[in-house]
Amino acid sequence: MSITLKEVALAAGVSTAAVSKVLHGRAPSVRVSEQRAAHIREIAAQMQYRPNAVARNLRSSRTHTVGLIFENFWNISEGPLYYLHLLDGVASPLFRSHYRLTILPEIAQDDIFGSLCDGQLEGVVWCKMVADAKAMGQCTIPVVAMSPPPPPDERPTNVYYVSCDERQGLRLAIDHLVGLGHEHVVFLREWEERENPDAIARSQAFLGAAKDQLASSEVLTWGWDFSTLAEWWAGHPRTTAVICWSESAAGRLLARCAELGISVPGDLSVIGFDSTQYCDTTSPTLTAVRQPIFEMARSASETLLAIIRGDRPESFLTIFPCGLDVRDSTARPRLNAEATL
Amino acid sequence: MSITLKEVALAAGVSTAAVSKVLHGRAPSVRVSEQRAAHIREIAAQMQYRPNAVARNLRSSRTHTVGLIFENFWNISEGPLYYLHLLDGVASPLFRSHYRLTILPEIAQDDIFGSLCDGQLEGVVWCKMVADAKAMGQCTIPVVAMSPPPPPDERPTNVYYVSCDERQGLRLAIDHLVGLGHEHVVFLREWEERENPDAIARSQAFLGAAKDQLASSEVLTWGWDFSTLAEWWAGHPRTTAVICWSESAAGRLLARCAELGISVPGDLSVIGFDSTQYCDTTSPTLTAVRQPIFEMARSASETLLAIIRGDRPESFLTIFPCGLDVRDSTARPRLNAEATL
DNA sequence: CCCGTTTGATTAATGGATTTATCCTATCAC
DNA sequence: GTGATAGGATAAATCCATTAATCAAACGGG
Repeated sequence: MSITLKEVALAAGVSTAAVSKVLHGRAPSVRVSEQRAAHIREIAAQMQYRPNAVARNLRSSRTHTVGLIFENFWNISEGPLYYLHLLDGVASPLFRSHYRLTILPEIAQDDIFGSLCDGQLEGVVWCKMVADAKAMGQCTIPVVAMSPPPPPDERPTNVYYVSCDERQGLRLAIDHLVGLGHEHVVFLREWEERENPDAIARSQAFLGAAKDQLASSEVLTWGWDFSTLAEWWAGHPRTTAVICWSESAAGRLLARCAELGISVPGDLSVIGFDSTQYCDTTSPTLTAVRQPIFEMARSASETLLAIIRGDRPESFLTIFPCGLDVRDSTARPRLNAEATL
Repeated sequence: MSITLKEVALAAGVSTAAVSKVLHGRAPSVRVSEQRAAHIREIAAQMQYRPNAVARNLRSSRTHTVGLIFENFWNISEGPLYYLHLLDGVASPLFRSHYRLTILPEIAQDDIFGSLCDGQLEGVVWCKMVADAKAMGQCTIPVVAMSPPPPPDERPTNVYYVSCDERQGLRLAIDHLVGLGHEHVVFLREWEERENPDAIARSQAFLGAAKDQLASSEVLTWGWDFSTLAEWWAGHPRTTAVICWSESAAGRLLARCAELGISVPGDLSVIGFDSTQYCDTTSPTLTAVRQPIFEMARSASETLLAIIRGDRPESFLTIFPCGLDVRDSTARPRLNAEATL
């Protein structure tokens, strides 16, 4: 079908070794005169020779390809920009280093090994929220997981972790609210049946961070359509702020509040999680905890490349700090306290 | 490093042919007794043998991998969900057929051939907006382009096209506005310097569709920050509706209108392009032309798989109709006419 | 008892590029 | 003239799995 090295060599009247050397080779013991080299190059160009990468990969045991596993479009609509920044962050360093990126299907674990250990990938960035430590540990290629590390005794030695400090991020959010005068804050988790582990982890981080600072803190689940929001709102006059587990949830909450006549930030301050351009487009614009997802993804990707190159990273764990982007959805609470006094 | 077939054969005391046959083979001329087969399977499992896919790919000239080229995160923030649906749509059929998806960097054309014709890919879904017909034509593997086809005389014979009828979609939008009583409508293109071809194509489709229906139609460019919106608005009292080239642009326009005290849809009706969940989260929710992007991407992917299987599609072109999702950002215009009478 | 068939298993070629080991020739120094 | 060295080029092994071709033994039928 396509032109092979052998055919080029035949056409040029030289050995395959000569052609290989001229076109790419670093083979020291093969020498070709400049005359011949030029001739070979010409013939190769004429024949439109394209080296077969699969054969080269086999010979060199390198594929210049890394894989990406992520929770397969699972909650895309919860944070579209988040996923795209993730993808962009992972891809950028790879492309710069002439590596390829293969998206892996989210599949049964048995198959995962088929995919990961078949020699087609030099490494994996593993973004499954439920990062199964055992599974990753059995991988024969380097793994960088974008998730919090498991407890030390369960941590595989061949896996590196990149994550951000969500608790610290939530602390920023709470400090911000406390600074404004809020005392009763709820965290909106929103998932129950599908048991989104990300949302659950965040709600726990919230409780941890809120304990010492707030008069009351609570984790709620209102469901996707906020059907119980009106009722809840009527029954909880002291609550003045909501922190949502995602930016999209916060966006939908804003829309629902507008419908119900709940003024944001007048009646209620709202904070989201994951601060992307989306937060600038809501009305009011959305105060949100910022995960530096692009940088995290880039770091994961660069760490992986380093490991592939043979450099051992100093630490198995890279933690990024979160930030808080204050926009228009948070303000001093209306002084309910005064009103009731 | 890793276990090879040969080592398994050695350990089991049989030939490599036997092992290969037992573990995967359809090789008819190789026969193995059930006893031996069981023994081989056991040894292989013990040794944790994982066949080398690269070697297999070389032998079979198949990689079960297709590539995806897209305008590399170029205007991600213009339509994040759009890109994710695209990715999801392309990936789903592939994964179902046990194919892999490789994201290709957007690179100089010379390199593109290095990437596309090196035997690592069985086909490509090509989503570059500027789908260079010549470049695609030179590919040695099948190509499905997600873009409108070029004029017949420039169309390569090995390329298939999947697109949607944007003009028809814009006609739906215009019909909707006309039905509500609008007569003066502008199209917001928003790009100038970076010359987004998608936006330009849409603006032309708009002009084509608007010609016969509207008292006046115009294409405008307000720039990313809408800095000139207030001024423009003051000077054009007759304009009652804006169609935006993207849903994100429409979202930002809504936010800006809210700031300026322009009531939507009271003072101004707004329509976006690409109707995703995002349109449900804006305030007011956003009427938008719907490109069935997921279905388009799935169709492209399935077409590619069919070609790879050897089935020739009936037509080189698949066109999807657009829809219109009417939400809350469009309404009858305030009767300026009456006011001025 | 011989031949054809079925079962069981192996050898070796194949895919395409890379690279070591090897060989040959010309040149130069002594 | 001889030995050493550098330059120029090739044969052949290697990467690993797949599979056609081949061979050996056993069995049944005529």
